[in-house]
Amino acid sequence: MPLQNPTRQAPITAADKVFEQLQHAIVEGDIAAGTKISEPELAKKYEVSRATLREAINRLEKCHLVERQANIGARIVECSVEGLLDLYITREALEGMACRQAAANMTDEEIVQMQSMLAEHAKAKELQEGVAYYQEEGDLDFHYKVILGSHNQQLINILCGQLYHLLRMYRCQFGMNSPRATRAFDEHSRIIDAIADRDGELAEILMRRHIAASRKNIEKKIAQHKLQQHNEDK
Amino acid sequence: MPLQNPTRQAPITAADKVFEQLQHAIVEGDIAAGTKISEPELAKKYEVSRATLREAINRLEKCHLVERQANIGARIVECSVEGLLDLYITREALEGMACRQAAANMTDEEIVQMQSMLAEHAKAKELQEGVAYYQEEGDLDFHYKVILGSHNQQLINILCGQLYHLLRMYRCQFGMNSPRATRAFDEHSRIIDAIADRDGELAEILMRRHIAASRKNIEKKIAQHKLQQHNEDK
DNA sequence: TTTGGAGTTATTGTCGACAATGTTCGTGTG
DNA sequence: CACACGAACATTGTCGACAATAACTCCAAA
Repeated sequence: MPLQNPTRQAPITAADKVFEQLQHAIVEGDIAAGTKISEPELAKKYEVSRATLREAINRLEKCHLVERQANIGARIVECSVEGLLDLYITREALEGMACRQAAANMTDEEIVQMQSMLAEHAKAKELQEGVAYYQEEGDLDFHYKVILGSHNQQLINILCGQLYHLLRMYRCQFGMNSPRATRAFDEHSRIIDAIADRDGELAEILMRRHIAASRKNIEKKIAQHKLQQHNEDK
Repeated sequence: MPLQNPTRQAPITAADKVFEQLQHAIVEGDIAAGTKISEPELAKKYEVSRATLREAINRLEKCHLVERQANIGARIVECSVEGLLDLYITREALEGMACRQAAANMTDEEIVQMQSMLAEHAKAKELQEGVAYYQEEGDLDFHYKVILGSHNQQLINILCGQLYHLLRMYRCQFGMNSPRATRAFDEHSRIIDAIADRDGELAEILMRRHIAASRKNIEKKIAQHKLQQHNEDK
Protein backbone atom coordinates (compact mmCIF):
# COMPACT_ATOMS: atom_id res chain seq x y z
CA MET A 1 0.00 0.00 0.00
CA PRO A 2 1.35 3.40 -0.92
CA LEU A 3 2.25 5.84 1.81
CA GLN A 4 -0.21 8.68 1.94
CA ASN A 5 0.81 12.26 2.24
CA PRO A 6 0.08 13.12 5.88
CA THR A 7 -1.34 16.53 4.94
CA ARG A 8 -3.76 14.98 2.49
CA GLN A 9 -7.42 15.41 3.29
CA ALA A 10 -10.15 12.97 2.34
CA PRO A 11 -11.62 13.66 -1.08
CA ILE A 12 -15.05 15.22 -0.76
CA THR A 13 -16.04 16.84 -4.01
CA ALA A 14 -15.91 15.36 -7.50
CA ALA A 15 -13.01 17.68 -8.26
CA ASP A 16 -11.12 16.16 -5.31
CA LYS A 17 -11.47 12.68 -6.74
CA VAL A 18 -10.45 13.66 -10.24
CA PHE A 19 -7.49 15.55 -8.79
CA GLU A 20 -6.27 12.50 -6.89
CA GLN A 21 -6.63 10.24 -9.90
CA LEU A 22 -4.80 12.68 -12.15
CA GLN A 23 -2.11 13.26 -9.56
CA HIS A 24 -1.50 9.54 -9.30
CA ALA A 25 -1.48 9.12 -13.07
CA ILE A 26 1.03 11.94 -13.51
CA VAL A 27 3.33 10.84 -10.69
CA GLU A 28 3.37 7.25 -11.92
CA GLY A 29 3.96 8.39 -15.46
CA ASP A 30 0.71 6.98 -16.86
CA ILE A 31 0.34 10.39 -18.43
CA ALA A 32 3.69 11.18 -20.02
CA ALA A 33 5.65 14.20 -18.83
CA GLY A 34 5.42 17.16 -21.17
CA THR A 35 2.01 16.08 -22.48
CA LYS A 36 -0.49 18.80 -23.20
CA ILE A 37 -3.72 18.41 -21.26
CA SER A 38 -6.88 18.43 -23.33
CA GLU A 39 -9.73 19.58 -21.13
CA PRO A 40 -12.56 18.15 -23.27
CA GLU A 41 -10.78 14.81 -23.60
CA LEU A 42 -10.04 14.37 -19.89
CA ALA A 43 -13.45 15.65 -18.84
CA LYS A 44 -14.99 12.94 -20.99
CA LYS A 45 -12.60 10.31 -19.67
CA TYR A 46 -13.38 11.01 -16.02
CA GLU A 47 -17.06 11.71 -16.72
CA VAL A 48 -17.17 15.19 -15.23
CA SER A 49 -17.81 18.63 -16.65
CA ARG A 50 -15.01 20.86 -17.80
CA ALA A 51 -15.53 23.16 -14.81
CA THR A 52 -14.82 20.29 -12.44
CA LEU A 53 -11.82 19.18 -14.43
CA ARG A 54 -10.42 22.71 -14.47
CA GLU A 55 -10.72 22.81 -10.70
CA ALA A 56 -8.66 19.60 -10.56
CA ILE A 57 -6.06 21.09 -12.91
CA ASN A 58 -5.79 24.12 -10.66
CA ARG A 59 -4.82 21.87 -7.79
CA LEU A 60 -2.29 20.05 -9.91
CA GLU A 61 -0.81 23.44 -10.68
CA LYS A 62 -0.60 24.16 -6.96
CA CYS A 63 1.71 21.20 -6.44
CA HIS A 64 3.72 22.09 -9.55
CA LEU A 65 2.74 19.00 -11.53
CA VAL A 66 1.32 20.99 -14.43
CA GLU A 67 2.01 24.44 -15.85
CA ARG A 68 -0.62 26.62 -17.43
CA GLN A 69 -0.47 29.36 -20.02
CA ALA A 70 -3.33 31.74 -20.63
CA ASN A 71 -5.42 30.87 -23.69
CA ILE A 72 -3.14 27.97 -24.54
CA GLY A 73 -3.64 25.36 -21.87
CA ALA A 74 -1.89 23.17 -19.34
CA ARG A 75 1.03 20.78 -19.80
CA ILE A 76 2.43 18.13 -17.51
CA VAL A 77 5.78 19.39 -16.24
CA GLU A 78 8.90 18.09 -17.95
CA CYS A 79 11.32 16.11 -15.82
CA SER A 80 14.74 17.56 -16.54
CA VAL A 81 17.99 16.89 -14.78
CA GLU A 82 18.22 20.58 -13.89
CA GLY A 83 14.73 20.44 -12.43
CA LEU A 84 15.69 17.49 -10.28
CA LEU A 85 18.82 19.18 -8.96
CA ASP A 86 16.88 22.41 -8.32
CA LEU A 87 14.41 20.36 -6.31
CA TYR A 88 17.09 18.71 -4.20
CA ILE A 89 18.77 22.02 -3.49
CA THR A 90 15.47 23.47 -2.37
CA ARG A 91 14.80 20.43 -0.22
CA GLU A 92 18.22 20.75 1.33
CA ALA A 93 17.40 24.27 2.45
CA LEU A 94 13.86 23.59 3.62
CA GLU A 95 14.29 20.21 5.24
CA GLY A 96 17.49 21.32 6.88
CA MET A 97 15.59 24.13 8.54
CA ALA A 98 12.63 21.86 9.27
CA CYS A 99 15.02 19.53 11.05
CA ARG A 100 16.43 22.36 13.13
CA GLN A 101 12.92 23.43 14.07
CA ALA A 102 11.95 19.84 14.80
CA ALA A 103 14.77 19.62 17.33
CA ALA A 104 13.32 22.69 19.02
CA ASN A 105 9.61 22.03 18.70
CA MET A 106 8.88 18.30 18.62
CA THR A 107 7.18 16.96 21.71
CA ASP A 108 8.85 14.18 23.63
CA GLU A 109 6.03 11.88 22.52
CA GLU A 110 6.66 12.68 18.89
CA ILE A 111 10.35 11.91 19.30
CA VAL A 112 9.62 8.56 20.96
CA GLN A 113 7.19 7.73 18.17
CA MET A 114 9.78 8.55 15.54
CA GLN A 115 12.41 6.45 17.28
CA SER A 116 10.09 3.46 17.40
CA MET A 117 9.28 3.95 13.74
CA LEU A 118 12.96 3.73 12.92
CA ALA A 119 13.24 0.59 15.03
CA GLU A 120 10.43 -0.93 12.97
CA HIS A 121 12.25 -0.03 9.80
CA ALA A 122 15.40 -1.60 11.18
CA LYS A 123 13.59 -4.87 11.73
CA ALA A 124 12.06 -4.76 8.26
CA LYS A 125 15.47 -4.01 6.82
CA GLU A 126 16.82 -7.28 8.18
CA LEU A 127 14.49 -9.15 5.87
CA GLN A 128 15.67 -9.40 2.33
CA GLU A 129 12.67 -7.70 0.81
CA GLY A 130 12.86 -5.03 3.47
CA VAL A 131 15.73 -3.29 1.76
CA ALA A 132 13.60 -2.46 -1.22
CA TYR A 133 10.83 -1.40 1.11
CA TYR A 134 12.98 1.05 2.95
CA GLN A 135 13.84 2.94 -0.17
CA GLU A 136 10.25 3.82 -0.90
CA GLU A 137 8.04 4.08 2.11
CA GLY A 138 10.52 4.24 4.91
CA ASP A 139 12.43 7.16 3.50
CA LEU A 140 9.33 9.25 2.85
CA ASP A 141 7.89 8.23 6.19
CA PHE A 142 10.96 9.50 8.00
CA HIS A 143 11.16 12.78 6.13
CA TYR A 144 7.44 13.44 6.61
CA LYS A 145 7.77 12.96 10.36
CA VAL A 146 10.65 15.41 10.61
CA ILE A 147 8.83 17.99 8.54
CA LEU A 148 5.66 17.72 10.60
CA GLY A 149 7.81 17.84 13.70
CA SER A 150 8.98 21.33 12.79
CA HIS A 151 5.49 22.57 13.73
CA ASN A 152 6.06 25.28 11.14
CA GLN A 153 3.02 25.55 8.90
CA GLN A 154 4.90 27.22 6.07
CA LEU A 155 7.51 24.51 5.89
CA ILE A 156 4.87 21.80 6.15
CA ASN A 157 2.75 23.33 3.40
CA ILE A 158 5.58 23.79 0.97
CA LEU A 159 7.28 20.46 1.56
CA CYS A 160 4.36 18.09 2.08
CA GLY A 161 1.82 19.98 0.02
CA GLN A 162 3.91 20.84 -3.01
CA LEU A 163 7.42 19.55 -3.37
CA TYR A 164 6.89 15.96 -2.31
CA HIS A 165 4.52 15.17 -5.15
CA LEU A 166 7.11 16.43 -7.56
CA LEU A 167 9.79 14.41 -5.81
CA ARG A 168 7.75 11.23 -6.10
CA MET A 169 7.21 12.02 -9.77
CA TYR A 170 10.93 12.31 -10.39
CA ARG A 171 11.59 9.12 -8.46
CA CYS A 172 9.11 7.24 -10.60
CA GLN A 173 10.13 8.70 -13.92
CA PHE A 174 13.85 8.37 -13.40
CA GLY A 175 13.50 4.94 -11.77
CA MET A 176 15.46 6.01 -8.72
CA ASN A 177 16.10 2.97 -6.57
CA SER A 178 19.50 4.00 -5.35
CA PRO A 179 21.83 1.66 -3.43
CA ARG A 180 21.96 4.15 -0.59
CA ALA A 181 19.42 2.30 1.52
CA THR A 182 21.73 1.13 4.29
CA ARG A 183 23.69 4.33 4.40
CA ALA A 184 20.52 6.40 4.33
CA PHE A 185 19.19 4.41 7.26
CA ASP A 186 22.26 5.19 9.34
CA GLU A 187 21.99 8.83 8.45
CA HIS A 188 18.34 8.90 9.49
CA SER A 189 19.35 7.31 12.74
CA ARG A 190 21.90 9.99 13.55
CA ILE A 191 19.48 12.75 12.65
CA ILE A 192 16.98 11.41 15.13
CA ASP A 193 19.70 11.28 17.76
CA ALA A 194 20.45 14.93 17.19
CA ILE A 195 16.76 15.82 17.43
CA ALA A 196 16.43 13.78 20.63
CA ASP A 197 19.40 15.71 22.02
CA ARG A 198 17.58 18.91 21.09
CA ASP A 199 20.66 19.90 19.11
CA GLY A 200 19.05 21.91 16.33
CA GLU A 201 22.27 23.09 14.77
CA LEU A 202 23.65 19.56 14.37
CA ALA A 203 20.27 18.24 13.23
CA GLU A 204 20.19 20.80 10.43
CA ILE A 205 23.73 20.05 9.33
CA LEU A 206 23.10 16.31 9.27
CA MET A 207 19.86 16.66 7.31
CA ARG A 208 21.51 18.92 4.79
CA ARG A 209 24.37 16.51 4.33
CA HIS A 210 21.90 13.65 4.02
CA ILE A 211 20.03 15.34 1.19
CA ALA A 212 23.18 16.72 -0.40
CA ALA A 213 24.58 13.17 -0.45
CA SER A 214 21.53 12.00 -2.38
CA ARG A 215 21.95 14.86 -4.80
CA LYS A 216 25.60 14.12 -5.37
CA ASN A 217 24.76 10.48 -5.88
CA ILE A 218 22.34 11.51 -8.59
CA GLU A 219 24.87 13.82 -10.18
CA LYS A 220 27.37 10.97 -10.26
CA LYS A 221 24.88 8.67 -11.92
CA ILE A 222 24.02 11.28 -14.51
CA ALA A 223 27.69 11.78 -15.28
CA GLN A 224 28.23 8.03 -15.64
CA HIS A 225 25.17 7.77 -17.83
CA LYS A 226 26.43 10.51 -20.11
CA LEU A 227 29.87 8.94 -20.30
CA GLN A 228 28.36 5.60 -21.19
CA GLN A 229 26.26 7.16 -23.93
CA HIS A 230 29.32 8.92 -25.22
CA ASN A 231 31.23 5.63 -25.49
CA GLU A 232 28.33 3.95 -27.22
CA ASP A 233 28.28 6.69 -29.79
CA LYS A 234 31.85 5.98 -30.76
CA MET B 1 5.00 53.52 -7.68
CA PRO B 2 4.96 50.08 -6.17
CA LEU B 3 7.68 47.61 -7.04
CA GLN B 4 6.32 44.83 -9.18
CA ASN B 5 7.06 41.20 -8.57
CA PRO B 6 9.62 40.32 -11.25
CA THR B 7 7.97 36.98 -11.94
CA ARG B 8 4.61 38.62 -12.53
CA GLN B 9 3.20 38.30 -15.99
CA ALA B 10 0.94 40.79 -17.69
CA PRO B 11 -2.74 40.19 -16.98
CA ILE B 12 -4.46 38.73 -19.99
CA THR B 13 -7.76 37.21 -18.99
CA ALA B 14 -10.50 38.73 -16.89
CA ALA B 15 -9.56 36.34 -14.10
CA ASP B 16 -6.02 37.75 -14.20
CA LYS B 17 -7.29 41.27 -13.65
CA VAL B 18 -9.64 40.31 -10.83
CA PHE B 19 -6.82 38.32 -9.23
CA GLU B 20 -4.48 41.30 -9.27
CA GLN B 21 -7.09 43.61 -7.83
CA LEU B 22 -7.99 41.16 -5.09
CA GLN B 23 -4.34 40.48 -4.35
CA HIS B 24 -3.69 44.17 -3.94
CA ALA B 25 -6.77 44.64 -1.79
CA ILE B 26 -5.80 41.78 0.49
CA VAL B 27 -2.16 42.77 0.82
CA GLU B 28 -3.04 46.37 1.58
CA GLY B 29 -5.67 45.27 4.06
CA ASP B 30 -8.61 46.78 2.18
CA ILE B 31 -10.22 43.41 2.73
CA ALA B 32 -9.65 42.56 6.37
CA ALA B 33 -7.66 39.45 7.27
CA GLY B 34 -9.78 36.53 8.33
CA THR B 35 -12.76 37.73 6.33
CA LYS B 36 -14.84 35.10 4.63
CA ILE B 37 -15.06 35.55 0.89
CA SER B 38 -18.55 35.66 -0.54
CA GLU B 39 -18.39 34.57 -4.15
CA PRO B 40 -21.70 36.10 -5.25
CA GLU B 41 -20.86 39.39 -3.55
CA LEU B 42 -17.37 39.75 -5.03
CA ALA B 43 -18.48 38.55 -8.45
CA LYS B 44 -21.04 41.33 -8.47
CA LYS B 45 -18.52 43.88 -7.21
CA TYR B 46 -15.96 43.13 -9.94
CA GLU B 47 -18.64 42.56 -12.56
CA VAL B 48 -17.60 39.06 -13.56
CA SER B 49 -19.23 35.68 -13.32
CA ARG B 50 -18.65 33.37 -10.40
CA ALA B 51 -16.55 31.04 -12.54
CA THR B 52 -14.11 33.86 -13.26
CA LEU B 53 -14.03 34.91 -9.65
CA ARG B 54 -13.36 31.35 -8.53
CA GLU B 55 -10.43 31.19 -10.91
CA ALA B 56 -9.06 34.33 -9.25
CA ILE B 57 -9.58 32.80 -5.81
CA ASN B 58 -7.65 29.73 -6.90
CA ARG B 59 -4.67 31.91 -7.71
CA LEU B 60 -4.93 33.69 -4.39
CA GLU B 61 -4.83 30.28 -2.79
CA LYS B 62 -1.66 29.49 -4.72
CA CYS B 63 0.14 32.38 -3.06
CA HIS B 64 -1.31 31.47 0.34
CA LEU B 65 -3.39 34.63 0.68
CA VAL B 66 -6.65 32.73 1.12
CA GLU B 67 -7.54 29.28 2.44
CA ARG B 68 -10.38 27.20 1.14
CA GLN B 69 -12.50 24.49 2.68
CA ALA B 70 -14.70 22.19 0.66
CA ASN B 71 -18.36 23.19 0.68
CA ILE B 72 -17.67 26.02 3.08
CA GLY B 73 -15.71 28.61 1.19
CA ALA B 74 -12.56 30.71 1.21
CA ARG B 75 -11.25 33.02 3.92
CA ILE B 76 -8.50 35.60 3.83
CA VAL B 77 -5.58 34.24 5.84
CA GLU B 78 -5.21 35.45 9.40
CA CYS B 79 -2.05 37.36 10.22
CA SER B 80 -0.78 35.82 13.43
CA VAL B 81 2.53 36.38 15.14
CA GLU B 82 3.29 32.67 14.78
CA GLY B 83 2.55 32.87 11.07
CA LEU B 84 4.92 35.78 10.68
CA LEU B 85 7.72 34.00 12.51
CA ASP B 86 7.10 30.81 10.49
CA LEU B 87 7.41 32.89 7.37
CA TYR B 88 10.70 34.44 8.42
CA ILE B 89 12.15 31.07 9.35
CA THR B 90 11.17 29.70 5.97
CA ARG B 91 12.66 32.72 4.26
CA GLU B 92 15.86 32.30 6.22
CA ALA B 93 16.24 28.78 4.85
CA LEU B 94 15.22 29.54 1.27
CA GLU B 95 16.90 32.88 0.77
CA GLY B 96 20.01 31.65 2.47
CA MET B 97 20.24 28.87 -0.07
CA ALA B 98 19.24 31.21 -2.90
CA CYS B 99 22.10 33.46 -1.88
CA ARG B 100 24.56 30.55 -1.92
CA GLN B 101 23.33 29.57 -5.37
CA ALA B 102 23.49 33.17 -6.53
CA ALA B 103 27.17 33.28 -5.63
CA ALA B 104 27.69 30.23 -7.81
CA ASN B 105 25.35 31.01 -10.68
CA MET B 106 24.98 34.75 -11.19
CA THR B 107 26.63 36.09 -14.30
CA ASP B 108 29.23 38.82 -13.97
CA GLU B 109 26.81 41.19 -15.65
CA GLU B 110 24.13 40.43 -13.09
CA ILE B 111 26.54 41.10 -10.27
CA VAL B 112 27.60 44.43 -11.74
CA GLN B 113 23.97 45.37 -12.18
CA MET B 114 23.21 44.51 -8.58
CA GLN B 115 26.18 46.52 -7.35
CA SER B 116 25.07 49.56 -9.29
CA MET B 117 21.58 49.14 -7.91
CA LEU B 118 22.95 49.28 -4.40
CA ALA B 119 24.94 52.38 -5.32
CA GLU B 120 21.69 53.99 -6.46
CA HIS B 121 20.07 53.10 -3.19
CA ALA B 122 23.03 54.56 -1.32
CA LYS B 123 22.54 57.87 -3.09
CA ALA B 124 18.81 57.84 -2.42
CA LYS B 125 19.49 57.02 1.20
CA GLU B 126 21.43 60.24 1.56
CA LEU B 127 18.26 62.19 0.96
CA GLN B 128 15.98 62.50 3.92
CA GLU B 129 13.00 60.87 2.28
CA GLY B 130 15.27 58.18 0.95
CA VAL B 131 15.40 56.37 4.25
CA ALA B 132 11.72 55.62 4.11
CA TYR B 133 12.10 54.60 0.50
CA TYR B 134 14.78 52.08 1.25
CA GLN B 135 12.61 50.24 3.69
CA GLU B 136 9.98 49.44 1.12
CA GLU B 137 11.23 49.22 -2.41
CA GLY B 138 14.93 48.94 -1.93
CA ASP B 139 14.77 45.99 0.39
CA LEU B 140 12.43 44.00 -1.83
CA ASP B 141 14.42 45.02 -4.89
CA PHE B 142 17.60 43.62 -3.38
CA HIS B 143 16.08 40.37 -2.22
CA TYR B 144 14.38 39.79 -5.57
CA LYS B 145 17.67 40.23 -7.39
CA VAL B 146 19.43 37.71 -5.19
CA ILE B 147 16.62 35.19 -5.57
CA LEU B 148 16.55 35.53 -9.35
CA GLY B 149 20.33 35.29 -9.32
CA SER B 150 20.13 31.78 -7.89
CA HIS B 151 18.92 30.63 -11.32
CA ASN B 152 17.00 27.96 -9.44
CA GLN B 153 13.44 27.81 -10.70
CA GLN B 154 12.10 26.12 -7.58
CA LEU B 155 13.51 28.76 -5.28
CA ILE B 156 12.31 31.54 -7.57
CA ASN B 157 8.80 30.12 -7.80
CA ILE B 158 8.37 29.61 -4.09
CA LEU B 159 9.91 32.88 -2.97
CA CYS B 160 8.76 35.32 -5.65
CA GLY B 161 5.57 33.54 -6.61
CA GLN B 162 4.23 32.65 -3.21
CA LEU B 163 5.94 33.85 -0.07
CA TYR B 164 6.61 37.44 -1.05
CA HIS B 165 2.96 38.33 -1.40
CA LEU B 166 2.38 37.04 2.09
CA LEU B 167 5.39 38.96 3.34
CA ARG B 168 4.10 42.18 1.86
CA MET B 169 0.75 41.48 3.48
CA TYR B 170 2.32 41.08 6.90
CA ARG B 171 4.37 44.22 6.41
CA CYS B 172 1.26 46.22 5.58
CA GLN B 173 -0.96 44.77 8.27
CA PHE B 174 1.57 44.99 11.05
CA GLY B 175 2.80 48.38 9.88
CA MET B 176 6.40 47.23 9.80
CA ASN B 177 8.62 50.19 9.17
CA SER B 178 11.52 49.04 11.27
CA PRO B 179 14.42 51.31 12.14
CA ARG B 180 16.82 48.78 10.64
CA ALA B 181 17.19 50.68 7.38
CA THR B 182 20.79 51.75 7.76
CA ARG B 183 21.92 48.49 9.24
CA ALA B 184 20.04 46.50 6.63
CA PHE B 185 21.76 48.52 3.93
CA ASP B 186 25.18 47.61 5.27
CA GLU B 187 24.20 43.97 5.49
CA HIS B 188 23.02 44.02 1.90
CA SER B 189 26.31 45.53 0.92
CA ARG B 190 28.34 42.77 2.54
CA ILE B 191 26.16 40.08 1.01
CA ILE B 192 26.83 41.47 -2.44
CA ASP B 193 30.54 41.48 -1.67
CA ALA B 194 30.39 37.79 -0.79
CA ILE B 195 28.50 37.02 -3.97
CA ALA B 196 30.99 39.01 -6.02
CA ASP B 197 33.76 36.99 -4.37
CA ARG B 198 31.89 33.84 -5.40
CA ASP B 199 31.94 32.80 -1.76
CA GLY B 200 28.68 30.86 -1.55
CA GLU B 201 29.17 29.65 1.98
CA LEU B 202 29.71 33.13 3.37
CA ALA B 203 26.92 34.56 1.25
CA GLU B 204 24.48 32.06 2.71
CA ILE B 205 25.58 32.72 6.28
CA LEU B 206 25.27 36.47 5.84
CA MET B 207 21.84 36.24 4.27
CA ARG B 208 20.61 33.97 7.00
CA ARG B 209 21.89 36.30 9.66
CA HIS B 210 20.34 39.23 7.83
CA ILE B 211 16.90 37.64 7.86
CA ALA B 212 17.32 36.19 11.34
CA ALA B 213 18.16 39.70 12.58
CA SER B 214 14.88 40.98 11.16
CA ARG B 215 13.05 38.15 12.82
CA LYS B 216 14.65 38.79 16.19
CA ASN B 217 13.84 42.46 15.83
CA ILE B 218 10.22 41.53 15.33
CA GLU B 219 10.25 39.18 18.29
CA LYS B 220 11.68 41.95 20.44
CA LYS B 221 8.96 44.34 19.36
CA ILE B 222 6.27 41.80 20.05
CA ALA B 223 7.67 41.20 23.51
CA GLN B 224 7.75 44.95 24.23
CA HIS B 225 4.23 45.29 22.94
CA LYS B 226 2.99 42.52 25.20
CA LEU B 227 4.79 43.99 28.18
CA GLN B 228 3.26 47.38 27.50
CA GLN B 229 -0.21 45.89 27.25
CA HIS B 230 0.39 44.03 30.46
CA ASN B 231 1.28 47.25 32.27
CA GLU B 232 -1.75 49.02 30.87
CA ASP B 233 -3.97 46.29 32.20
CA LYS B 234 -2.79 46.82 35.73
C1' DT C 1 -34.12 28.85 29.60
C1' DT C 2 -31.90 25.79 26.87
C1' DT C 3 -31.54 22.25 23.52
C1' DG C 4 -32.89 19.66 19.47
C1' DG C 5 -34.82 19.30 15.12
C1' DA C 6 -37.50 20.62 10.84
C1' DG C 7 -37.90 23.93 7.39
C1' DT C 8 -36.05 27.86 5.03
C1' DT C 9 -32.43 30.52 3.11
C1' DA C 10 -27.88 31.28 1.38
C1' DT C 11 -23.58 29.51 -0.38
C1' DT C 12 -20.73 26.43 -2.85
C1' DG C 13 -20.18 22.68 -6.41
C1' DT C 14 -21.29 21.22 -10.98
C1' DC C 15 -23.16 21.52 -15.46
C1' DG C 16 -23.92 22.71 -20.52
C1' DA C 17 -23.66 26.52 -23.81
C1' DC C 18 -21.59 30.57 -25.87
C1' DA C 19 -17.70 33.87 -26.75
C1' DA C 20 -12.86 34.69 -27.47
C1' DT C 21 -8.59 33.08 -28.63
C1' DG C 22 -5.20 29.73 -30.86
C1' DT C 23 -4.26 26.32 -34.30
C1' DT C 24 -4.45 24.09 -38.64
C1' DC C 25 -5.07 23.58 -43.26
C1' DG C 26 -5.70 25.15 -47.85
C1' DT C 27 -5.31 28.54 -51.28
C1' DG C 28 -3.32 32.16 -53.81
C1' DT C 29 0.45 35.17 -54.90
C1' DG C 30 5.25 36.65 -55.19
C1' DC D 1 8.71 26.59 -54.27
C1' DA D 2 8.22 29.52 -50.30
C1' DC D 3 5.54 32.52 -47.92
C1' DA D 4 1.50 35.00 -46.45
C1' DC D 5 -3.19 35.42 -45.86
C1' DG D 6 -7.76 33.68 -44.65
C1' DA D 7 -11.21 30.38 -43.48
C1' DA D 8 -12.49 26.37 -40.80
C1' DC D 9 -11.69 23.95 -36.75
C1' DA D 10 -10.43 23.04 -31.98
C1' DT D 11 -9.45 24.69 -27.42
C1' DT D 12 -9.75 27.75 -23.63
C1' DG D 13 -12.26 31.51 -21.11
C1' DT D 14 -16.62 33.09 -19.41
C1' DC D 15 -21.39 32.93 -18.43
C1' DG D 16 -26.00 31.86 -16.19
C1' DA D 17 -28.70 28.10 -14.19
C1' DC D 18 -29.38 24.01 -11.39
C1' DA D 19 -28.00 20.58 -7.71
C1' DA D 20 -25.86 19.63 -3.33
C1' DT D 21 -24.31 21.12 0.89
C1' DA D 22 -23.99 24.21 4.81
C1' DA D 23 -25.96 28.01 7.78
C1' DC D 24 -29.79 30.10 9.85
C1' DT D 25 -34.48 30.52 11.96
C1' DC D 26 -38.04 29.27 14.42
C1' DC D 27 -40.72 26.38 17.15
C1' DA D 28 -41.45 22.69 20.44
C1' DA D 29 -40.16 19.83 24.25
C1' DA D 30 -37.35 18.87 28.34
